[in-house]
Amino acid sequence: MATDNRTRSPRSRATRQWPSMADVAALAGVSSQTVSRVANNRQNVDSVTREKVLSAMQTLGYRPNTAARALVTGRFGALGVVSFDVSAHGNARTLGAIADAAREADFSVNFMGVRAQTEAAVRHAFQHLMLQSVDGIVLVESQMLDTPSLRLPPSMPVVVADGDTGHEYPHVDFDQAHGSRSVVSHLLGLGHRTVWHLAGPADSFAARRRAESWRRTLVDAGAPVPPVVHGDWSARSGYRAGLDLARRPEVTAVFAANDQMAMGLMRALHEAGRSVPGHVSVAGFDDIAEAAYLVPPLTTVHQDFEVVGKHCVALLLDQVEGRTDGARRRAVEPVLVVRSSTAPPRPGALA
Amino acid sequence: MATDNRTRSPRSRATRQWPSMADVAALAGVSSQTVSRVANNRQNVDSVTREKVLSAMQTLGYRPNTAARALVTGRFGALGVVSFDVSAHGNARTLGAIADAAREADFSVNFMGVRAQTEAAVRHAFQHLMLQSVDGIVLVESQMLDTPSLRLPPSMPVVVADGDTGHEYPHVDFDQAHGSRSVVSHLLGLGHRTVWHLAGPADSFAARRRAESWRRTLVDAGAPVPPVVHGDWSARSGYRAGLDLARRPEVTAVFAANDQMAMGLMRALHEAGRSVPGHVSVAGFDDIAEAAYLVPPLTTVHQDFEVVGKHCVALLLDQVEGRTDGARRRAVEPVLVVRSSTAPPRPGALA
DNA sequence: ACTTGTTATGTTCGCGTTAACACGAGCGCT
DNA sequence: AGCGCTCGTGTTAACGCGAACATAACAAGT
Repeated sequence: MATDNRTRSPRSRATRQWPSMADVAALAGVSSQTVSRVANNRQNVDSVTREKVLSAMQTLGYRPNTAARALVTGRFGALGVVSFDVSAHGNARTLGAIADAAREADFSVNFMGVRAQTEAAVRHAFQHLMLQSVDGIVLVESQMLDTPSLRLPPSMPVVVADGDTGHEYPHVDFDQAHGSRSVVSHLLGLGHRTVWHLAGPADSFAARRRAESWRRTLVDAGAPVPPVVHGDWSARSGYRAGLDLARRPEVTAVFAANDQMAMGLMRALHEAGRSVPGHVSVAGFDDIAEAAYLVPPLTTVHQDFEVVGKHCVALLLDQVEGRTDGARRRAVEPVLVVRSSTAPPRPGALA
Repeated sequence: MATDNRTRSPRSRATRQWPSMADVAALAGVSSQTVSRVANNRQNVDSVTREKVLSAMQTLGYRPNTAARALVTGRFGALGVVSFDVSAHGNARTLGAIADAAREADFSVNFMGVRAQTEAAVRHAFQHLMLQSVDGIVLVESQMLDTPSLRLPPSMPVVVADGDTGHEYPHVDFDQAHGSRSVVSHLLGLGHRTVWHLAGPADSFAARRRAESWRRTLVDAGAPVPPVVHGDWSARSGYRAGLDLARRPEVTAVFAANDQMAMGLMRALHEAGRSVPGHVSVAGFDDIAEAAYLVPPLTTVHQDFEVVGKHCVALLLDQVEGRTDGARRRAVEPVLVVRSSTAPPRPGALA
């Protein structure tokens, strides 16, 4: 199928560099089926025989051939992860957590990055993965695609992390609403009349949810809802937005949808002579490792990615192994971490 | 081998949910061998026959079974990547770049994270990967292991990225020496009497090389070599070190071995009332996305990870495909990016 | 004694694919 | 004509493994 017209491989055939079950069996003086049973830790093998086989495996350095096993069992012991840019903090953490959880379950992880935010690109990644070499796929759908409904090839277990809760697949994510609400409530609780929002890009599910929850929390508290300012997650965009916000004296509290933008924002405020948190309180989201060491240390929302990874793998294996009773949605609660970038508004402030 | 004593899989046998070559062959009215030839884009197939087969594939939704293919060819179309913490900026970038390059070459990437910095942990990761399901492995050896010489299972192609150049495997890395030298020369060129160094952890190869090159550059320039201050890459450690450095009036220029530490350092200097770059010039290494938006924008060293990824895959495939003529070491040159955190020393400074 | 079960082992077969070889048709050459 | 060649295609035999079934030995009931 692929555009593969390379000449033949140099190794004409699979050169027998690995011992097979037959070799182990011969050395141990048993049948290869007994070796298979030992390799798979079946219980119905005499302990003496098992020992013989194990030592034969040792001496030969036997390792089971996953391809042969997969061929006969129809299972691969591998999970696919499809993700956008892994250099983004959240995606990297999610991938790492999934990989850890997968290894825990004795699965390996097949990673595939996607550059374009199109359904076609995602589907292409799926197909590459699906050439039947994974048992299931976690889609870290941090960004919206060009099409509203994601239709992936059927008969492949899928779990969506971070993405659209709208479609049919089981879903794992942080409770963005909860996180946003805790930030906004914190700032209102300090006495700010309202809280501005520096949102992430419109094509990000997380950004949307954070913005929605910000708005709702303000409305519920009877606070005025200022216009949303949009960034693109980068410190650069936060800086740009900050130059604007710094000119408005009525801005006393800003909730940035991630820490990087909060960083850029703080730099812009600093340049404009507006101190943080003296003139303006700033809060972020993510709790990146550096957040505690910014000037000033950033109030933000901490997220436990390990839990997300565990849930992704658990939900995926539920499908792979045919369990249908499992949960279909899991939300992980993030927690507010209050540091020094937020404070009550100055008494004499315009707000 | 693994601790696998789970009960049997629900699917008793590989349920035939995918069409096989035989199905395609039957529909197209050819032998399955001809289907194989078409699937592998061999040239010796009549164009009419090829069309018939292709359309049969289309209608049945045929996809080759990689397990069966791997079983017979002894090749998997997969590369393994063993890496430490992917939430570290450099590791994530490297992984992403390798994945991109691998896909380019029609290989998938099997990712395996390692937590402990022991050879045992790395070897364990290798074995998990090696259960013969990858054709070669890239070890992103960003940190030193407990043993000096890494002895991995033989007959597995390996490329080491970022790590010890001492062992036998082909190696890809940034030219750390060049990067460091450019930073130190830049600072000396501005008129600083010497440059202090906030190094990374002693167990990091990159940190060591950056420190060595810093020292050599100072020596070569006839500048005094101040004691090395050690951090652990984190902003926290940079902050700690900064509290110390801020107390020494003779410190007018500091080269931090990465940007995160530079951030912590700048915060400490700020708190101590030492302005950057007024009192102290600070330079980092890595050029993380936020570097341009710090207060002040950070002078640092930019690295092109895409190139590293390409080289890793190229060197690995050289081995996998039996080419022995390829290079065994590739160094990618990073480039100095001068921003506002570095400036000439104040005229009246002690230095 | 006999069934009936249980446990440890061996035998056969097929998973889907590709390599190696075989074969026949068509070609150009002596 | 006869030879040797290339080209397109089919046939066969693995690759290493585990499921299914077969077998043997021996225990515990009737």
